Amino acid sequence: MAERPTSRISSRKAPKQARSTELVSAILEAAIQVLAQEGAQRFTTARVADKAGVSVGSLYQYFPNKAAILFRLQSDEWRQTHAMLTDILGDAAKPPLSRLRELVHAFVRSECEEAAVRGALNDAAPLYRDAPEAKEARAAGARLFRRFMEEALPAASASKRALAGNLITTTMSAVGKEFSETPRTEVEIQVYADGLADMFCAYLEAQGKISQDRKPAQTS
Amino acid sequence: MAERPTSRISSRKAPKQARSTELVSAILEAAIQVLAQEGAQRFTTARVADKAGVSVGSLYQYFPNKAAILFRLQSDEWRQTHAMLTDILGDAAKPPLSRLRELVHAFVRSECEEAAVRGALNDAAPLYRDAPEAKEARAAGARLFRRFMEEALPAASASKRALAGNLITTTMSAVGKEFSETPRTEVEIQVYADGLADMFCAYLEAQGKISQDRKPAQTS
DNA sequence: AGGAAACGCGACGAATTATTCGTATTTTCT
DNA sequence: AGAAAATACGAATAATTCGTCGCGTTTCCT
Repeated sequence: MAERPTSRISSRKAPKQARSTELVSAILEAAIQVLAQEGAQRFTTARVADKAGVSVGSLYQYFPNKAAILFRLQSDEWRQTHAMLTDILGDAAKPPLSRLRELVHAFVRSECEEAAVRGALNDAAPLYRDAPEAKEARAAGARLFRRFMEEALPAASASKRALAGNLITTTMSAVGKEFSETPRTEVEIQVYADGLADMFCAYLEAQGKISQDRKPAQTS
Repeated sequence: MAERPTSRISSRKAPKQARSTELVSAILEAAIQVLAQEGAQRFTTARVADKAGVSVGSLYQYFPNKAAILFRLQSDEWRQTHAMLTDILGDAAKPPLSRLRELVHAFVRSECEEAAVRGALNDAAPLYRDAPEAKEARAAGARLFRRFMEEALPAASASKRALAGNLITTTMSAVGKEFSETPRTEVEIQVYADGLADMFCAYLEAQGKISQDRKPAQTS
């Protein structure tokens, strides 16, 4: 894509006193608000510092640049999501397809929460997406799902599993993004997540002749 | 989302002499190059005008603002894609699922061509996405697909069809975007498109108990 | 207490940007 | 040819932007 080679996004220095810790929190919270209220386009260090009640200089003491703030927000969300998905997929008591359905619901719901922030973060993605830290985060998600696929399609060849897993993760994340781009009601989320899960399950069943009992979709 | 209320993106005035028509072409071609080579971030009216061998003033004579150039590019691609999909879906000789498979292949391939431009255009999407013209284009795509769904799931209820259609179009466009974000080889495209089509077909078959004969997927 | 380290400030520099406007050139039409 | 319309130009403008620096204040530690 030939975007700016956004090389590195590490923290400039860590806060050591209570004062500065709060300052960083204030910045992050303000960043979320600016992102949600003003959009990615108007996301500015000055605006963030202002809304945080902090000076720009202080901001730059803990974040090396604007992208670092955005990446931090995205990173925090990734951590949350990753933990959630680990929980759901790791519950060995339930059959794989049940877990998948649960996962889809959790994921879609999570994507729709605070849709404004997510959307704006997405728009700003070019600023941090090429950072090495971002790649690692994505890889972690892929690893997590690969283990699940071994359970869900034990009979399939490795390449087939890889394709299926790739397809599902990509679809889920991409569709989640697009779906959450417009505000959704509670039922819309339910219906849509169920449809998505139906699609994944149908695909996996067709691919692997798996005959797990899956929770019937509440279509309506 | 709260992006700038990018209200209107119409042409400032139409070229009437051969001279200006060529000028506009030069600008559009230059815009594509800048987008591909420099990315959305560095997409600048000055850079475009420069690469086109034209002055900025001339550029602003035919495009009201920067977003208009981007929208024009996107719009042209949408027209192309729409025509292509109309062709494929309209071929009443083939069974619906065959057409769907063909459509998925064509779409994925199309998204992967000139991936650099597509990706950059995507990054720039916030600048034109809220224009009323953009909404209309998306609606046209939805209408096109709704007719197909009536053929593919004749037995299903209208709401179920709507969900399924929505799911498939959203998935296809979203996944296409994400998939084309990294360069792909010919076989990767084939395999991936087949997988995607498999998923859609499995879903539709499960949803509607359709028993069309579908071309078996060439899964390696 | 008192020195050192951490912290906080905000004006400022340098750079980039989108867009306009007055003027010069070319085409068209009579 | 010559007026009028269309076209082309590019320097100038006004607005934003990121990120730094020097200096004053607070906290920590002995």
